[in-house]
Amino acid sequence: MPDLFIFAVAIHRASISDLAAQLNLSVSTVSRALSNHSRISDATKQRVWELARQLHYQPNHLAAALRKGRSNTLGLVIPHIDGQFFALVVKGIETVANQAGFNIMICQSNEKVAQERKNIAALLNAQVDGILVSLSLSTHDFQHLDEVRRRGIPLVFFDRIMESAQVSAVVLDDYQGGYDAVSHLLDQGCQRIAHLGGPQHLNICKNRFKGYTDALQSYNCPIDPALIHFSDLSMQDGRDGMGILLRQAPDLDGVFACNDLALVGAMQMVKQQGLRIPQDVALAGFSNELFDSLTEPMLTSVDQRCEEMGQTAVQMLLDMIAAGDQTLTPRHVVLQPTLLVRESSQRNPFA
Amino acid sequence: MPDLFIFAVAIHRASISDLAAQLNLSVSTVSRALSNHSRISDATKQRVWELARQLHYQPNHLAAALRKGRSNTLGLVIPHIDGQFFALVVKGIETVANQAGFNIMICQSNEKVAQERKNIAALLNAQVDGILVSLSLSTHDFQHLDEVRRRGIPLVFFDRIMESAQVSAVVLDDYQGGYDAVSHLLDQGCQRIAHLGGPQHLNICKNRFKGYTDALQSYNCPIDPALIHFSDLSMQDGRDGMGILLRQAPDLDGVFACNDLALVGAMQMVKQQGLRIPQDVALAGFSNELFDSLTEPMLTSVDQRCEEMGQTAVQMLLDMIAAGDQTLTPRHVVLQPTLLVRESSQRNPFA
DNA sequence: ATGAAAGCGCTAACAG
DNA sequence: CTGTTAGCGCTTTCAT
Repeated sequence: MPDLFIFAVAIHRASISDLAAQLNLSVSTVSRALSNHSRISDATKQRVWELARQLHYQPNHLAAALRKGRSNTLGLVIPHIDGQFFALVVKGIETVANQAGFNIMICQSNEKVAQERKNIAALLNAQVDGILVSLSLSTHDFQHLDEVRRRGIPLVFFDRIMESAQVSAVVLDDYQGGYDAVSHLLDQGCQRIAHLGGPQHLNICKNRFKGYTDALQSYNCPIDPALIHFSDLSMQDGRDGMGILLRQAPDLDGVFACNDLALVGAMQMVKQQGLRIPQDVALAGFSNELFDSLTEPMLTSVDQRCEEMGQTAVQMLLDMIAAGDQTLTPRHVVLQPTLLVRESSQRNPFA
Repeated sequence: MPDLFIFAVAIHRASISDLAAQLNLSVSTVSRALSNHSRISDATKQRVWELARQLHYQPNHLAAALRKGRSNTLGLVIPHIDGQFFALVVKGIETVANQAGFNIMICQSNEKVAQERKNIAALLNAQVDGILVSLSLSTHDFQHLDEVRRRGIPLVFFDRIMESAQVSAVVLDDYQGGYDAVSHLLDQGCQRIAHLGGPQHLNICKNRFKGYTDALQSYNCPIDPALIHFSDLSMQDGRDGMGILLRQAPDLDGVFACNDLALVGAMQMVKQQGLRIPQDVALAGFSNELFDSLTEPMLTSVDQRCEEMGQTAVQMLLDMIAAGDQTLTPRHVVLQPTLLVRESSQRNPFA
């Protein structure tokens, strides 16, 4: 039954031992030839490569992974993938990782610790060689992350980090970003600058807030609790928060928001109240989202060097993996932000 | 040297045979107990589970995958992850896949066939159990995808598909979406509706365009080449295209764009020319991007049921995987779009 | 320069 | 209900 035979041949996935059999070589020789081992004769290598090509040989990664105890896969846990920031970070990560021959497994926590825990478990289960994490809004305890380290799996945080000095991380200088944004507002003549802040257990929100207060202080501006409102920073939160702030402090003339989603909500509320931007209220945010240039007025925002952050973080992780057991001392990389001034805060075009 | 011993114990990853040894059972019994096999006594199961817990036993997925010839991982290839559409599709896919115990490996082609080919190769290499693909803009030939099917790996397309009837796919009814959008513009009194179209080898662009022409015809409107402009649909393309259209046909009074990025570019150009939206030119697009509600005016757009598309696509893939060899006839699912009317096209608020 | 053999950790016949 | 055995496909000593 020749038809069936052909079918069988077509469907069969060639393995190293198949090659070995057909070439009258041992599996070890073929294996070495395929990995271009130095002590295999060029002649043999050619024969092996040729047949491998002919048979469409594809290495079984799973088997190699099992044998070597390495999957060549990295895990990535992010709060969510929509929005410019994480999308770009992911791009940076993928680029570097793929170049190094690693695949990426991406998980979204949707800002929930519970989901984050499941994500971590799934990644450990999938035997990833290392994990990159940006924490969810609701992550207060870190047992699931300690577990990762307990197992000796290299771990790198980025952006939203666990602040113990014990882990490697790459972050933006959020403090500086906040400081720059608020200084800029002050330079534009703002006297009563409000802040739409995020959860203060998150390093990024805490530091941006500190940048805000410090900038005010260095300009000898008082810090007024009536000008400060904390929330989870959704667009709706921004709108509501702005409403509250305007009621508490009708004389406010500037807003620094911890992210652009909240800022755009605030913008809507400001416009709804019939106030002019930036003349009556100047606006600055954080993240440089795509929509910042699409609103009217266009929104001033702090750029976060997303792709660079991703690239730096994987590189760190790859270094840790390469270093193996010898636990390197945790490194922290801090990237410098850039303030992008747009219409929402530019009072004097010639300033 | 007790210290060293303790260290060794702490670091060792317990395996099934470790459990077996400590319990005086065979590996197979332990294996069966762990997977809650029906023919293992409850007493034994309890003993096994208890010890597994104590030793923090974690199954080695890689080994199981090798043995079973299944990695429980799915591959996903998308053009890019920024923007609302793919982000939401990914969310839908992850939800369903995780529930079914599958992990996802996400790759971005960045709209380049070359990268898409690499992505596919990487996924095959990683031994995924099935692949989901949305084609890149520049994909004209499909060898890399044929290769997937040649290897018997289940394959499902979504949104941007290969139009041979031989593959399973889930798409939006783009034709209907285009038809609805243009009908709506006509209902608003537009007589000279322009189209910013995308590459016509892509099913989505072709079908949206066809929706445009058919809607015009059914309203007895002539189809004027001067009102039609094709590009790759970036924001800049939209702006430029709009400039050209306005020069070719100064009397145009409506625009249907194949995506919202191009539409927002067009909007900027229209405003720059001092024309009013929607009174002079009414605008409608496709994708329901986040920024549609942030522009002024807010943009009318066709919603694509992103999450549903993702969920449907994985479900299909999981079915194919479950079905095994017996190649099911390829299925096509077509989701119905919804037109979201906003300010950019609403001429009479009471209409 | 090549081969033999062991084994990564797990599952699944095939016995009892 | 439990045990024995045989691999999945690959890498890697240790020989020669």
